Amino acid sequence: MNQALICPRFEKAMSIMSQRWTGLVIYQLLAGPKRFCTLESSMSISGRVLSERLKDLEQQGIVKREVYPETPVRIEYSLTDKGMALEPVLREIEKWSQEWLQAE
Amino acid sequence: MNQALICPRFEKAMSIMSQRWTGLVIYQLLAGPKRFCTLESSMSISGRVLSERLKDLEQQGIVKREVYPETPVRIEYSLTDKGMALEPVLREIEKWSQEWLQAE
DNA sequence: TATGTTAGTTACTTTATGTAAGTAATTATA
DNA sequence: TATAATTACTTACATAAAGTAACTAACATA
Repeated sequence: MNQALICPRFEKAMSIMSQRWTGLVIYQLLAGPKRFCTLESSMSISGRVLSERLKDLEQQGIVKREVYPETPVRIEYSLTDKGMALEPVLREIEKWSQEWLQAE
Repeated sequence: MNQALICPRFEKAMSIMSQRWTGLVIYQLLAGPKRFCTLESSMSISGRVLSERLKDLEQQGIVKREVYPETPVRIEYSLTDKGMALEPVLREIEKWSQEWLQAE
């Protein structure tokens, strides 16, 4: 019954990018490392889901988590090379949004 | 508390593209018009959600719905110019998936 | 009359996300 | 010394989104 089979790697990529918030988190990290509370307050994501997303992205090798034992502790999230490689995707979404969506 | 404000148009685009299945539906339509049952069987989306997505995408001017009163009725979904303009986004996701994801 | 096809819809269940409060470690303040 | 503050979470519970399976409408064919 399945005619046009979709490449499983592409399907995987789509399942990552089509999770709520994932794209915006990566987009924020393109600008440089960010801490949990900075990410949390720069978009309307809940702490519960942000924590979940960061763990997922870390496990997929897209995000790196680094602990600086200062006081209070500082934990920084940044993109790995694999994560950085998503920049063109985000830039194309940005372009499309500028060309095809109205400002409200 | 909000430091790096995100452009509302970009946020809108992300909210469209980060809905489950939306990207894959658009990807399938890049290859040409498709009927409901073809879309349904080419990925594991449920009919309930496919119907919902197609309505949303039509309302956003990304997808066009055309009825051919044959027997049985044929209804074709295709991309508008706005939808076609998402091709570079999908192509970049495709590229990234080929370079960074393992085939299972 | 019964069966098949396409394009859905409906009712119900499961999963994902949002909300708000709580925790642990440490420092600052009254 | 007790209280409050900060960061980075986690937990319990409520609501929203998605999956499942059965059903409908319109028409055609066996």
